[in-house]
This record gives sequence, C-alpha cells and structure tokens, in this order.
Amino acid sequence: MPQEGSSYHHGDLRAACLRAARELLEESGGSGLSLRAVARRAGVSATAPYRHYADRDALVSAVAGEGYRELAGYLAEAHPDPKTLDDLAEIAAAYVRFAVQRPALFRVMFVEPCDPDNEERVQATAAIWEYVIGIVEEVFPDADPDTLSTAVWALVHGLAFLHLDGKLDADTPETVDNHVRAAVHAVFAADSAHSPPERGGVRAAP
Amino acid sequence: MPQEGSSYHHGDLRAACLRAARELLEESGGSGLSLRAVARRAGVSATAPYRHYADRDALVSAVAGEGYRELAGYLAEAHPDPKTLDDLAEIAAAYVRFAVQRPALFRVMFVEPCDPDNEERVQATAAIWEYVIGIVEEVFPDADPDTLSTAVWALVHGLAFLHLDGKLDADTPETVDNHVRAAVHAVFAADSAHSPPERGGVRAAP
DNA sequence: CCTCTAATGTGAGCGATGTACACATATTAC
DNA sequence: GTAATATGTGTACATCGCTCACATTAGAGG
Repeated sequence: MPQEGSSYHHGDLRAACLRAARELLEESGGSGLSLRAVARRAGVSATAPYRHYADRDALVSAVAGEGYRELAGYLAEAHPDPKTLDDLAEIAAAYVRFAVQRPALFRVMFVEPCDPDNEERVQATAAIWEYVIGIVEEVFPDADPDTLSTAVWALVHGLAFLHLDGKLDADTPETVDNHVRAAVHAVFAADSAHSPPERGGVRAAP
Repeated sequence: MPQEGSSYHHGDLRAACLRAARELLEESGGSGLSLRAVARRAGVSATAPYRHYADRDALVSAVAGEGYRELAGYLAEAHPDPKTLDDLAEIAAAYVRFAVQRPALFRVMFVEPCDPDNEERVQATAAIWEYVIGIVEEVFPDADPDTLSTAVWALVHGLAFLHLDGKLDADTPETVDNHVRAAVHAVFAADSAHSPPERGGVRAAP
C-alpha cells in the first residue's frame, strides 16, 4: 500500500520506525508501542520493520538509546560546568523535568531490566555514571566519589520516579523544579539527631 | 476440566488467582503474568478470573496491594523504632533487599503509573509516606519533615531501582546492604565544596 | 546498457493474549 | 423445594509478536 508517487522501497524505514515509535510512545504510552502500530504509522506492512530490528525489544532499545543521548544533552544544557551544590540541584531539576515531560520515554529507558547484552544500554549507563562521578568530584571534593555518586544518582533518579508516578505534586514545571531543589538541599543540609556527620569526610558504615 | 474429586465451583478462586499471579511473577517475571496463565495455574477456564477481577490491571493492582503490605511488614521488622541515622540506614537496606529479592513484585508495585482511581494503591502510597515522615521526624528533628522525607524516600527508592536494574553490583545480600548503608551515610556526611550546609536546619532553595 | 544478486518490503499464517458474550452449574435465600 | 444469584465454561474476535515463502527493487559487475 504505497502512499506517494513512490516506491515499494521506503527509503529509510529504519529512521521512520524510530520516529513512529517515539510518537506512539508519547501518544499512547508504553503499551501502545507495538511493532504493528509502528509499521502502520510508517505506512508499511506489519513485518517490514523486522528487516531493521530483530524484534520488538530491539526497537525499544533503539528508542531508549535516543533517549539516553537526549538526556545527556539536556543535562549538559542545564549546566555546562557544575561546581556547587546549587549547580547540582539545577541539574537534578533538569533530570526530573526530563522524566516528567517524557514519561513514557523515561520509563522505556529505565524501567525494564537492563539487558547486559545490549551494548547501547550498557554504554549509556556507563556514560551517565561517569557524568555523575565527575559532578560529585567537583561538588564534594572530600568525599568518596563512588559511594556518593551512587547516592546522588539514586536520589535524583528516585525523585524522578516519585514525580512520574504521581506520588508527588507535579502541577507545574516550576513546582517540580522547586521541590527537587529543596529536596537536594535538604539532604545535604540535614543534621541527624543522634549520629552527627563528621565534617569534611565520608563516614564509613559500622 | 476439574481436577480433584471436586466441584464446578472452585471455592476461593479470588485467592487462588492472587497466589498463582505471585508465583508466575517470581517464575517468569512481569511479562509472564497473563490472566490466561493465572487461570491455567488455578485449574480454571480462561475467563473465570473475570468474575473476581474486572481486568488484568485489577489483578495486578491486587498483587501490588499485597506487596505494599508485605513491604511495610518487612521494614517494620528491620527496625521497630528507628531513631538514629544508623537505624535509618538499616531500614533503607531492608527496602532495597526487599526489592532485589522480589524484583518482579517490586516493579509491579512501583513501575506502572499509579492509577489515582485505585483506592488500594493510593492508600498504600500514603501509608508509606506517613511511615517515612515518622522516621525522618525522629532522626532529623530540626529539618522540614515533608521536604526531607521526599528526599529520603527518593534516595532509598532510587537505590532500589539502580540495584534492580543491574546498574550497581548486587552480588550478595551483604554487598547490597553495605552499599546501601554506605550511600545513606555518605549523603548525610557529605560536605559540599562551595555551598557548606548550615548546621541544624534546612536551607531553602534560592 | 544489461544482468544478476542482495537488500528490502509483502502477505498469509501460527500461537498467544485480553476481553465480551451467551450459556451451564452450584449456592443460598426464601 | 424452588427461585435468584454467584460462579465457572466455551466460543468468539481483535490484536500482538514472529516465521516463512514470495515479490520487488537497487546497485554492483560485466
């Protein structure tokens, strides 16, 4: 069922599938992303996408890959060279904003178990990891980078999911931003009642 | 297709479906949880479960509800009356352990968008929320409970997901526990380079 | 320019799923 | 004991992922 004055062959079905998948994701959520729907939207038979993607998972992973690259760009744009807690909070806000604005994409990126065989996924995760470590080393020069990076990523990631799941108010982007900034500052300013942190270093677990 | 010397009616199909769903979840992950598979395992026709659950989502929500109650019990068991940062870290470790030991269940509980119409889900979320606030008020008496509770829950929740997704080492339960404890302590001990936190209070975002 | 091969798209078809519907059977209330 | 109600069965349909045999085309080698 060709549509234009055009051809049996599509030209760039691979890219067209990706685009269609992204659109379906935004319109109908993750469950609406079926290979057949993608094919329909690309104006192509149901099985044509299999020439470019081994199976549904492969398409989804490709979409996730795009998402990772976009996320990286979005964060870098939020602050090119973070050095202070405020800068970190700004990037955290951007991370959560990204998730809230593209909920289905974000879920695709992070919700499914990360297939260790998928090179793109593994590499993307590693890139985020490096990025976070870099920031943490700048902002917390005296801390153990690995441990604190884990914690920082977890904090931000958790904030994203709680907002995503409607467990937290997310009326306006500004509200979200303010909540995230407040949460980040609250954690690093908190002083526990019975186990006061030592200043200037990481305290080991007992 | 009755199986025993028994009856057309099952007796307690509702509970049997729940049990079957839990088993399938552990055995085959979230994608293996189909209504038809549940029906098969319960030894009943494909459409019988519809007498007890409006649709697949309803069954899944019921499973999630069980999960919430179990999680609450598990955390309470980890520490009945948390008062210090160490206690908090212990509960955090329990939270992550719960997630890692029942990955599919945990995903069911938290991954899908929280349907605001589902009373059980909303109530369960609220309960967790209250629980976290209670702990935070004990451990950080000087902080703003709402903001810091958000942050603490996000931190722990994020740690759970990062471990779940294989983004962090999770060789043994002990390893996980130690990582979580270290992360919690690291956050609350961290001292930023350029924005030193004020002691004894929450610092507002600028 | 022509041909032949490899790349790409088509169509029918299989097994599985969620769910609606009409029907069968057992439990319970009177 | 009978009628109403709750519960389970069977059939059916649309959709889905995926396989396979076949059709069409683009592009390389002559």
